Amino acid sequence: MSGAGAGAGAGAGAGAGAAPPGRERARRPGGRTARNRALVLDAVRAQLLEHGYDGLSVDSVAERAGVHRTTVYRRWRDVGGLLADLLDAARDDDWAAPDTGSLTGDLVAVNREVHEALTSTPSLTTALIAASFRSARAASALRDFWEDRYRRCALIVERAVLRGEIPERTDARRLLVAATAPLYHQVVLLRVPTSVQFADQAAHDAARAAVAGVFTGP
Amino acid sequence: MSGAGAGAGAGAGAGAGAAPPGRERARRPGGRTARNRALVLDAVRAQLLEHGYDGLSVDSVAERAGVHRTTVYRRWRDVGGLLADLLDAARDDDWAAPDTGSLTGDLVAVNREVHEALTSTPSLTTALIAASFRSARAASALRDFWEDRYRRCALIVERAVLRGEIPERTDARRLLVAATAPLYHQVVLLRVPTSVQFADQAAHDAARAAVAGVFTGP
Amino acid sequence: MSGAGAGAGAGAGAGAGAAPPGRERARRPGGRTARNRALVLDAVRAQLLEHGYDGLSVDSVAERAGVHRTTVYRRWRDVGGLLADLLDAARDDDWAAPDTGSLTGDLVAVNREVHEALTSTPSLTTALIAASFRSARAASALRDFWEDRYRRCALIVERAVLRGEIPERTDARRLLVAATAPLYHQVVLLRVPTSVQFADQAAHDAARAAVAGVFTGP
Amino acid sequence: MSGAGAGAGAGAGAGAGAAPPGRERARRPGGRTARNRALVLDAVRAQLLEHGYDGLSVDSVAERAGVHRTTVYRRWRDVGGLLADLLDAARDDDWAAPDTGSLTGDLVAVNREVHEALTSTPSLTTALIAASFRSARAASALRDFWEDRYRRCALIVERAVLRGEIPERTDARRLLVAATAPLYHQVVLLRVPTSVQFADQAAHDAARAAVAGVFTGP
DNA sequence: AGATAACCGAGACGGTACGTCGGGTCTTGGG
DNA sequence: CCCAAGACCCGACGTACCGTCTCGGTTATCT
Repeated sequence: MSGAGAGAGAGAGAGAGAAPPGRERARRPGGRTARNRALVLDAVRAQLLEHGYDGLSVDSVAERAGVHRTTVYRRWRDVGGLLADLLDAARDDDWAAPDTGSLTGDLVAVNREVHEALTSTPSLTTALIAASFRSARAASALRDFWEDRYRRCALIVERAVLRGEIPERTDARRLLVAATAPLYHQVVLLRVPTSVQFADQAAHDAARAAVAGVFTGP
Repeated sequence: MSGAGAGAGAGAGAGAGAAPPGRERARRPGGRTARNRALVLDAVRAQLLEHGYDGLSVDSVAERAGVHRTTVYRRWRDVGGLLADLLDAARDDDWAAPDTGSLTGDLVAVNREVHEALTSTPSLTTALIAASFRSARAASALRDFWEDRYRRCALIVERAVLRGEIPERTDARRLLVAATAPLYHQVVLLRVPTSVQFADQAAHDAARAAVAGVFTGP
Repeated sequence: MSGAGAGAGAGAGAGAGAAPPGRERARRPGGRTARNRALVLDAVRAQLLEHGYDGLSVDSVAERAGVHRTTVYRRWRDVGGLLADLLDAARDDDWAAPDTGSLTGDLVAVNREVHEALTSTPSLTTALIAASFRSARAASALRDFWEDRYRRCALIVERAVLRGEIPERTDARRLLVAATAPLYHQVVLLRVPTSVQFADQAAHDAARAAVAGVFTGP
Repeated sequence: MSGAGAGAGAGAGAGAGAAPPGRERARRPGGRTARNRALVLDAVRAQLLEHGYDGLSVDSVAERAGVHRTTVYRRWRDVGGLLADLLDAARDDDWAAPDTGSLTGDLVAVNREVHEALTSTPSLTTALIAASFRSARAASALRDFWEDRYRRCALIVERAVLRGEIPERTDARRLLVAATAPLYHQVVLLRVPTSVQFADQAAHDAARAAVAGVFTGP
């Protein structure tokens, strides 16, 4: 739900989630492997931000990471593997759906996050989307990432139900997609310049529809 | 709205007598030049269908069209130019929004067309979407194509207003996007297997929301 | 003189109990270490026969022998070391020069052996020759092997002198080279298809020249 | 007969034999192709001399020639192709067998040439021989080269017959091989340090055998 | 019989070279 | 004015071997 970039950027640095379990003594090898992973994933992020997907070659990543080409090929096989690993790492974060006290507030918050992720230039998220069209592995990892985000966002709907804002049988996924899809559509597919007001409007529309009981039943 | 492929796939030799892509000065529109354009665009379509966007190289198109590489480079410059020309040609068709007598019926009809265009394998439409992430020219042409389709679909909303199904001040574009975006989102971005029921549901949801007056006002 | 392959191919597990290659300190000649040596040398022979010298990589040998890469690197250092060890093992056989009762007969017998070793397909001998151009260690081992063979063949000349067939002061080495060199030349360097008749002819020519006293004096 | 290097080295420089036919105006292209060939073949020669066959990679040649890797691959396919082209060019020279007035003198002259070609360090000839074991194309070209040389040397035998030095039915090829093979054998295969006296001796032996009528008959 | 040094399996790594594909430029020559 | 042909430079691909390194686990021989 939130742009992939948000989460993906979180784990940057020395490979917080990729560190070896246990001892810190990254003498030479032993730690080298883990350090290389961090170096490479950082390089992928940086390269993606600076030059977009088309500037993302195994060679450029390897050079940027200060690691040998063949090492990258050995462990990640190709660009898709790099992206998949990046997305997998991004999934291991602690992102949580916003909790503003109202359905509309939560949806607006989510959509603003998405808007930010999609329209910031350069946008890691759009680069990853572009990548997903070229690599099956990246596509799969991106799908998993989004599924994870939608699952976490289900909380928003549950809370709204508990508060009595919307009918009990509201389909969470359908509502969330109704709120976010127009934004993605506008920015990613139609490529129309899109203001944050558009994001807010889509959130409001979805909330009102939910209140009207649109997302219940078949 | 309808998949780009529908229109684009229509006529094989569609562009035979059509105007050349960008330049106004139609110096030599007849004879070999025009024939080559048709041959090349046909080859682009065929190559896209058979091998997807990644199998679309200037070389492969040229060979398939029986034309020399340099000829393609000279007139279309790159793959993006080929796709842009293809989409421009596709926009010159006579597609019209469905007219079933009810808002829901119309939206369902549109969404089924989209569903078909997106899930047929191979899908020209998804290939074009993929292409739009690699080529600014293709992206621009695809955007123009879609804007054209949404404009034609505005009729659906106008008729529904005239019939008194939905409030007078309903925002046509917002409604149409609400109906179609979830479908694109699901298929193109989330890559979740999607049945035609999902398409129908999205159409129904949007129609109900419109009836509830969601798409009026700010 | 005889093709290197003859001796080298003799015993499968030829080196099982033999001394380790270079080092004097036979620290642990028994058990796994010795078994590994036999496995590896067998793999070298087999690989050489099946794929020639160019198919002989440390990796392929290790895999074929069921031994780890690093084990091979540790003990033999590189491909040249493997070949040198193989040739050293081959020199420890009981090959003896033929004894047919006449100089011509002996030379013909030798040349037929050489011919067989060089023209059998696949030919271990030619593979070893090829190898000798790439590895100094292999070249040295091959030279030692051949010197050993020529030394053993000197008997042929001594016997011919005793029988009074050729002058007393005949230079054994010169005669033997005169008999065999054309065969090697033809097959190995000129790469001309060569029949066994050619081998016989070279033997006869050398014998006649010896009888004529060509290989005496300076 | 003469070492391959002798001839091959002759054409060095600006590609004397490889120049385009006709006009000298190697402006840019047109002449570029021919100039590239000369540059590349020169680089092959130089690289072979400096680093031997094992230092001869397509990459190193391309870099040395100041030409792009892919250009070399396109025109010569691999290292074997480079060597074959080099040898083909070498065959187009005007080398002629020596004519000293006596069979022994001619053979000695030839053998000294061979000796020089084989023992000069670095030796282009031995590098080419080594190469011929790795590349079928190089082997074939080298064979053709040598066949050409033996054919030219047949004159030596014919003249000796005319002078009445040797029997009329002497087999030229057999005699020439008998004279030169021991030298190649000693230097190339046995790798024994070899003086020019050895070359002279082999020539004398062959001449004496020829006089004795060894190379007539079956 | 146990200690210990030699050996081995495992696997990542940096590195050279391979041969191929595609992109995009350029020039010649012919219609 | 257009086009066919084809060489070229260039970046990138993914693979094969090479030789090195460190780790942890066996195993043969010595004490």
